[in-house]
Amino acid sequence: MPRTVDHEQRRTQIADAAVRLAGREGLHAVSMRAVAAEAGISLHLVQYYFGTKAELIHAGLRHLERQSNERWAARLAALPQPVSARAYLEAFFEEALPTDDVSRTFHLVGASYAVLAMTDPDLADLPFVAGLSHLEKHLDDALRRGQADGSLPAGLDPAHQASVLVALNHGIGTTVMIGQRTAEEARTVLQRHLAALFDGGTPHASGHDSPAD
Amino acid sequence: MPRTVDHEQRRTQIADAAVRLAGREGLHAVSMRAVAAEAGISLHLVQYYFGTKAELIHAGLRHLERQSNERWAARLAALPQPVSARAYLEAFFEEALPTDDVSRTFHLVGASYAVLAMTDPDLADLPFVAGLSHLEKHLDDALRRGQADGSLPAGLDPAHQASVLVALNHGIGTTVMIGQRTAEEARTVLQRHLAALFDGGTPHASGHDSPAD
DNA sequence: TCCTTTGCAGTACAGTTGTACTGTGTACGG
DNA sequence: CCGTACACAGTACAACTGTACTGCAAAGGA
Repeated sequence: MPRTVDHEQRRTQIADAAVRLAGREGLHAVSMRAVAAEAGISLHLVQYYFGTKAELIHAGLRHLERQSNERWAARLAALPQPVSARAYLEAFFEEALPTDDVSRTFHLVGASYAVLAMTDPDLADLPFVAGLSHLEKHLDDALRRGQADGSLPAGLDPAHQASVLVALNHGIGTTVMIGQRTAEEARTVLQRHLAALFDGGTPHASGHDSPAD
Repeated sequence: MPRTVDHEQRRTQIADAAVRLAGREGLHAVSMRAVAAEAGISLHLVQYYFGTKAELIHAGLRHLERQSNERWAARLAALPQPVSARAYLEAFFEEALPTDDVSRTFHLVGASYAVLAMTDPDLADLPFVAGLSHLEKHLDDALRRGQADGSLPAGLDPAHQASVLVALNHGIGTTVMIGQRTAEEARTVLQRHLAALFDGGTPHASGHDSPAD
């Protein structure tokens, strides 16, 4: 074999450029040429490593999900062990809220892919949907742990609440992204929701009192 | 004045075609030519009534919002009067869930516009964001009415719960659109959330769930 | 009557897109 | 030493995009 190059590394580099571009200018701005420019390589190389645009988009999605997983794992690892259910859920919201550039990118690209998945059925069976279900399962587990150690009421249904949490997180994140509310306001909404859960669900939350934590 | 045509009607006809197209094939498939074909007119006419594409997109958004308002009003009018808070909120979820073609279109186009608004700041100040806030205000009012007539606990914060409801609705709708869960499953989640609200917020696991103590 | 304005058609144009093509240096196997 | 497989460059091409252009029938005011 002649001159050999780490294909996987090259692909990662290009996929990273694609995601970066999508996060900065939107997924509609992701063209083969734009990705090439972003990665500082020639158009041909993008073709060379991802024969078609669809494959590039797919790879971008996988790359994004991997990035997100790593970030999430790092955040969890930074928490005092063992991680309580509440700390776990708060870390989830904190990670998912579009507060900084990385999470904004994640939300924007995630939403773009979601829209794409609505019309392109090929994208629907991709890790995208699976990733969401996986996430819901994790929250489900965390809620069960909370019930096990008594910090969460035994009465609530973990699966149902996990669904609500994921949907609520996505919905609130969207409102932040389009500028309807600030990330700070969104954080308050999420934390009050969490507080209500852990407080036995009694909607004590009168006024704009923020949950003491 | 020579031959005169109702401009507003023409514009509505074209905007309707644009929304129909966006709902069927996604907002990315909305081009001047495609809209012309969908409306059964020439490309020039689209240009004639909407000088630029941006204006067409804007008009499409306004048209969609108007359609949604009409649908919403019709659903409310069909309810037995006076409309209770709970019936109002249930009607909201029922209307917003992507169950039929119309609401699926609404969700898809709405999500597309949301993504657009994330990157294009010109779109952010459009009725899109205002419409969401308006909706939240309506739910807020409904929640307050529920507290006034005693069907809702006085302790909960209507503004906060309204935010949660809107975000939850959007998030759950998205999961349905990408095929993660069925509309039926989503309806169950929403109804259980509502039930918990009206039941004093105690998250008792009503439904098929069996107490596994 | 003419003629100006309106509604519309068709086409042209410059730009961007995804994809396919030809060419080129270079490192290794023979 | 040589040729072949590899990594890459550059370019060509057809399709599509938004926008701008010229042309033209008709309807009402002068």
